Amino acid sequence: MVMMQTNRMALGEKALDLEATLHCGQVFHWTPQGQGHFGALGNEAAYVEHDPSKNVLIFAGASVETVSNYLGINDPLNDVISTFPTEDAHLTAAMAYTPGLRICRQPPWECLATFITSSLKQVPHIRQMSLTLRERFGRKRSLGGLTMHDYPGPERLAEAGEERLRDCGLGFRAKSLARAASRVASGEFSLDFDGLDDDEARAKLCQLYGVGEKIANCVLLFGYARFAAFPIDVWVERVLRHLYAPRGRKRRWPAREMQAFAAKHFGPYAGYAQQYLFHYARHHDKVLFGAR
DNA sequence: TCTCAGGTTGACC
DNA sequence: GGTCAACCTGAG
Repeated sequence: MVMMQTNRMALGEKALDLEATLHCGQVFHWTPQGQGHFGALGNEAAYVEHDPSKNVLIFAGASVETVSNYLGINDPLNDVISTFPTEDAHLTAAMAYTPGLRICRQPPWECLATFITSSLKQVPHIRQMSLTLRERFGRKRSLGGLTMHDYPGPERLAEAGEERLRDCGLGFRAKSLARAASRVASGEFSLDFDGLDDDEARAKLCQLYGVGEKIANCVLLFGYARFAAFPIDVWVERVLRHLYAPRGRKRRWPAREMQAFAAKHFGPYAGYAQQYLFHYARHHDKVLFGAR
């Protein structure tokens, strides 16, 4: 057992599914460790564990504010649910499946960079690339005898250059990451979106090479807590097409219309609905979509 | 060996 | 203003 000084936070009535929250594809660097998970919160190594019997969060390496902010502990899930369409049996089922799934607040650069590398990759690959980038270019951090590297900032990755990023297994994504890192590091591209509404912020992100609608929405949702953002990846597209498509649109439903439908149907917390549906679909693909 | 994956881009109609 | 192949890499 790893020795470290831990703190505790009583969650009261707040639901939390830590396992799902850290491993459902929002964030990619956490590793199961003992009863909990070891990773990093921003620049510091951290450990988090949930005791469901007492509904207590046990953590080390970060302040209570940092941990609860990162895990979205204070997101008002009951209010979120109350904004959802009441007659939506699919969403109701998805929420019942993982009621404590929450949306993380990742540091914006870490979130942007990670999702730039996510293009056409599966979760284990994204995780592998993230860990390699951390190990090669991040700073080593220790906690209770465990070590973790923080996510390299844009300056560090810009300095590394495309070829060395390619060596981390990024493939064609290296060019996108290198370019984004240079633009952010030079200050030419600001990650401060204060004063921009969601559409403006999304349009700005899409100016980056290698960032399209899907990645921009992931960054808005997981890095900026813009809860109306609704990333449509192949899983969510499958969900929408199979379970929500209007008559005659099952086979052909333009992305633009699909996106508009999601915003209207799921409302201001569409991003939360997306996470529940995404997670549910990945664990019930045979039932929902049949053998493929 | 071969296909395909949690996307984006640029070329072509 | 829409369709379609190409792009790196690793896993099944």
